[in-house]
Amino acid sequence: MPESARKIPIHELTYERLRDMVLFGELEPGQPVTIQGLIVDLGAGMTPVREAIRRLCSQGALELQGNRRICVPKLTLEALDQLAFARLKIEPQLALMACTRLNDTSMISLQEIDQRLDQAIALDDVQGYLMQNYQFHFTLYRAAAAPILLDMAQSLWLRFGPSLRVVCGRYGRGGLPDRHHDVLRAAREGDPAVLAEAIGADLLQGIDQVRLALEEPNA
Amino acid sequence: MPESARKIPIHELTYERLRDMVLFGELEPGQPVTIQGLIVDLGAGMTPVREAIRRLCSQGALELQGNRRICVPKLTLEALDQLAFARLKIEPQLALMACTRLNDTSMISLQEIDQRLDQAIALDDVQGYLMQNYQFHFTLYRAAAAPILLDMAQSLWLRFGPSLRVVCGRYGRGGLPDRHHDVLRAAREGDPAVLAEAIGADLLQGIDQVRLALEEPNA
DNA sequence: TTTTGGGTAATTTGATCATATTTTTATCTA
DNA sequence: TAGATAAAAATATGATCAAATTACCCAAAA
Repeated sequence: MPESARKIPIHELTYERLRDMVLFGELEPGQPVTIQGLIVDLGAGMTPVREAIRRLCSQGALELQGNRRICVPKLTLEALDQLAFARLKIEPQLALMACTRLNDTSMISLQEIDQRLDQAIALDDVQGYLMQNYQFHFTLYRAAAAPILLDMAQSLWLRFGPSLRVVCGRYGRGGLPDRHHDVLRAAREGDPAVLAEAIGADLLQGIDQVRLALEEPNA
Repeated sequence: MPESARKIPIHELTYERLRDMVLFGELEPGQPVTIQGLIVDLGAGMTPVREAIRRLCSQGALELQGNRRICVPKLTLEALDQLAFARLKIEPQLALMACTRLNDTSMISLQEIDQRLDQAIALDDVQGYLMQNYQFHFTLYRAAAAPILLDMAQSLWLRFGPSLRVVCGRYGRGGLPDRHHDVLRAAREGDPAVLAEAIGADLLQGIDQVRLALEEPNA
């Protein structure tokens, strides 16, 4: 067994696994999440599962409903407005800070992720699209070396993720302009303000899609 | 025993207790926090303590140091810059949204809190000042009915709290203009933009105080 | 003799699990 | 429909194991 594997505690692995399930749409909004169920599904003990759930609750990825039941929160229009406001303030700033710190390695990473993202779109692979889209944004954001803002962005994505999945699954994403190419171009040219603006435009596109879905009569 | 008391689980009480210890400066930046110690100090079992710690870690109130030790994070200048940016975006917005929703009851609450705050200042009661200052801001923010932005503000205060305590203890807060009266006036007049501006000015004052302390050679 | 360095033992602390208790939900009868 | 009962799930404790830190001792060098 490799050294690195034994170092990571089970509660951490459980957290990461459960977080990804929320982030990439394995759990639908409104879906109940039980401790016992996760113990069986993830093959973990009770303590690690409970700790993972507590962490995700305090990040807004899961929700405690008074009677000690837990579920994936459903996005309301009010919640979406708050998310939109916060994301449009925090994430362009992360992009701005990242811009001057991007080196060749991270630029190549971004381009590779963007290619895989295009592939996922071509194959109608919704989960792949969500994963690569996440990687694209957070590979950029991590370059900003701003852990507090990064944490905030992470929490915002955890609240947004499940709904994005539902929307993508329902409408696909045909016909929408590809904002990531604008982002990549601005990153190559090293213009922080333009890059921040491009990220803002990309976010707005996703937010508007979700808003459209929420405003529909059938939910 | 009243019905309401028995309903709240121990892990929740433990979380609130520990959160307040961070928020109101009972724990200093850099101070180690041990599970065993909290079990003794708070008289709780292991599971509730562990869960409370996990929640606070994911809010940035506590920090895991590689070797599975936990401590109250020390604020760096870089972290302060990120906190300043985020607070100045989120909290004035909460004030703005709260402005039109303030009713007589919450206005009276705010004025009472402000009085207790002045008392605490007069008595050089640092902990009292911190508690009333927190209540003042969050009584206002809660009126915004924006739980996501409120969560974000809560996390930002948890990261900021311990350092504010150190600063207040060291320098007091003599001679600084009282921004809360501006806030109250704007709230009474019901002008959202002015209220948001006043909150921003208040935040900036606290942030600048902490920055001054951090920039000093002796730490 | 005092000090420093290395290494081992003892202690402390964290991680995980098994289990008991309490609460909530579901079911079944009257 | 209401109340009682059974089942399921969450809460909380304590025990056990593993890892890390601290304390301590002895030898070697100044």
